[in-house]
Amino acid sequence: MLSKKTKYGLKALSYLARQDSKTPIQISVISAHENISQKFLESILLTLKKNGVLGSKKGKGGGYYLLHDAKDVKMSKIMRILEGPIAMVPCVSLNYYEKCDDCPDENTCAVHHLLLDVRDSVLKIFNNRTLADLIVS
Amino acid sequence: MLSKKTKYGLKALSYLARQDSKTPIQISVISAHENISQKFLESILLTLKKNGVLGSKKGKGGGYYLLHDAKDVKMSKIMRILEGPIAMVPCVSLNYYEKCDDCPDENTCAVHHLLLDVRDSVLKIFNNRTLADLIVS
DNA sequence: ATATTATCCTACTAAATCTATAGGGTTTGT
DNA sequence: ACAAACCCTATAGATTTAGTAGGATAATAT
Repeated sequence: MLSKKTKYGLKALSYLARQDSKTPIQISVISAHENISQKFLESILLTLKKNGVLGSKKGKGGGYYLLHDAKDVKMSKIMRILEGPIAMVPCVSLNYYEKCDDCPDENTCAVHHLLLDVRDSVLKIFNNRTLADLIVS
Repeated sequence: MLSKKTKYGLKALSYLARQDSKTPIQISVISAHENISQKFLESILLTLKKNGVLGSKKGKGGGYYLLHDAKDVKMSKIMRILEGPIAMVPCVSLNYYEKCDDCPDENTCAVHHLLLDVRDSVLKIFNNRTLADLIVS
């Protein structure tokens, strides 16, 4: 299941992507428009900023804005920041690989092969979508 | 992330699928071979039985066995039993549909469309695989 | 019949994760 | 100086996960 954190993050990003200008949008505005707890959203936008997706401006007239063009931001990057690894098990993860402690051999592991295909398939979708695709008229 | 429950369930099923005969295999045997806590595995096999995947026999010489041919059991069924909905959000779930309370309109929801594609893609894989495919030489 | 074997079932607990909330600190614009 | 708005850390409540405990039930062998 998708966490609320990710869901809220995606909604906030799509809201920002819908604004044509790059002027900062305040947290309170986004949270009001998208029905998200302001404080929770605050922490989400902060991690998106720390990961180079958003820029921010403090003080009056401040807020958050997309650092890059929406069409240049792959969904795979966003999903990894918000939701973590795309793979369903660490042993098929590209970016967060880890060996399973209960599995003597990956090559003969029943789970490994199946989930490798799932990861490829999901990653293909996330790599071919950008923030711009989140916008639905 | 895949739960341990699902992972253990898959491993146990693949172990059962590897046995050519339909004679019952005891929990203790499976748990020993696949490195799974016996009590935990017990509850997992029980739910697989309740959902029509496994049969069981009590008393001496008892145990669990596949009710159907491994090649006739779709992974989608197994995954739904063990892991729950395949969709990442209830609003794109075929079997467990639910409307999002924070979303006024699914058609214009940024998250909805993206995750619909993900569900289709994952489901395609799980529908085209069976327990027999879990066996890797 | 009785003892043994092995599944069946319920309830409980510990740990981890998720979903926030609280409460300041820091920077910016007027 | 003051207010607006982001920045940062800590914490708490709820939920889920992972596993344990202990007995009830059913089948088999003797």
